[in-house]
Amino acid sequence: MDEPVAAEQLRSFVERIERLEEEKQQLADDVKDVYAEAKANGFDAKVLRQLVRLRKQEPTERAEQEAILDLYMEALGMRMGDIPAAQAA
Amino acid sequence: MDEPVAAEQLRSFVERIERLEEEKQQLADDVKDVYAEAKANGFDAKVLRQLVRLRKQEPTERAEQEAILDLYMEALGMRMGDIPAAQAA
Amino acid sequence: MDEPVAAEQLRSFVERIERLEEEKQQLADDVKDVYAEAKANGFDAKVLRQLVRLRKQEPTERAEQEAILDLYMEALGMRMGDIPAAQAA
Amino acid sequence: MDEPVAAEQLRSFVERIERLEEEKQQLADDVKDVYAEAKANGFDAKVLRQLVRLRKQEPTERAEQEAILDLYMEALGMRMGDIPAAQAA
DNA sequence: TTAAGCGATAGTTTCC
DNA sequence: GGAAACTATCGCTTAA
Repeated sequence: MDEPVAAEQLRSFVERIERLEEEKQQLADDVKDVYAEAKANGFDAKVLRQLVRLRKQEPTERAEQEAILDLYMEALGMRMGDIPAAQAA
Repeated sequence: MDEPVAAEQLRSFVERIERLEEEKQQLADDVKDVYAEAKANGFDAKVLRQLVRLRKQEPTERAEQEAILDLYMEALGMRMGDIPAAQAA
Repeated sequence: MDEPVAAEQLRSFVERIERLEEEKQQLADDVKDVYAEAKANGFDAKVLRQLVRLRKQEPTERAEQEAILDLYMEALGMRMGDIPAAQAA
Repeated sequence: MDEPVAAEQLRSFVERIERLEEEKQQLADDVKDVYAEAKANGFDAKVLRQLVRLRKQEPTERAEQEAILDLYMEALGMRMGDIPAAQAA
């Protein structure tokens, strides 16, 4: 009979999750506030969002897309050889 | 010298995928339209989605999850009448 | 001549947003960790999510949707015992 | 007493949705098959997905990002004036 | 074969 | 009321 322990564990997990999500929601609200404040200062919130998105994409996806671009060129036969990349060896 | 063939293959694969995804998108739009139409006829779209989801789920699987959920709720002492269908009466 | 100020403002807004979103992401990761830990302790993560969702939902709202769902299911003749909790017995 | 009509409507909506989602699933499976076939022909499925994604982004998002880039430059004061964009004037 | 990470999709909520 | 953005859930892919 170890269900009581499990119940305590469960309660703990649930409460931790709820606490974290509460904080997360708080942060989300804060973000919203900043956008509102920016808007009140004459900035276009939508464009701001796009800007933030773009800056976020840069480190990660940019390099990735760069790599793809090369593949892309290969794909269209605009580069030397070995497209199938894994053929027999 | 078989790269040209590979490039052709690649192009073919890409086009097939794009065609299929286009059709898929079309269908997704159609689904959206049906929900909109249902809503216009007085149905609750949200519940409708739930209904479709339920019908999709294996009765077995569903019952199983329901059972686990009950266990968890009991463990947390949440059995007061929050689940309408379980109210004795 | 107030563009420099505006640019400074913009930079400030962007940085505040990015900082907040960073923290938000951190919290999201934490939540994920808790679910993983719960799973490692034998809990069903999917049901756990459902539980958290339920607790978050207003009992009123939930009961309401349940009621509508029942109506729809009746309308479709789906009342055979798929909903475990409603089985008279 | 108009519930019978509603029930018929409901059934119709549900069936239409289910039918459409079935077809959608079929298409999704087809896409999967194409990727599998491509992979069997020596192509890297992951890269292929990226390629498709990229091609999809191009018409839509590319133009969008182009526009943002201009904004970006303005934001950093690398352009002439009027950053706040909506200043009465 | 199963777990974990990732990508895609779907659903909710927000703003217009 | 409709459109857009964000979040969360889900399923696939891959690696152990």
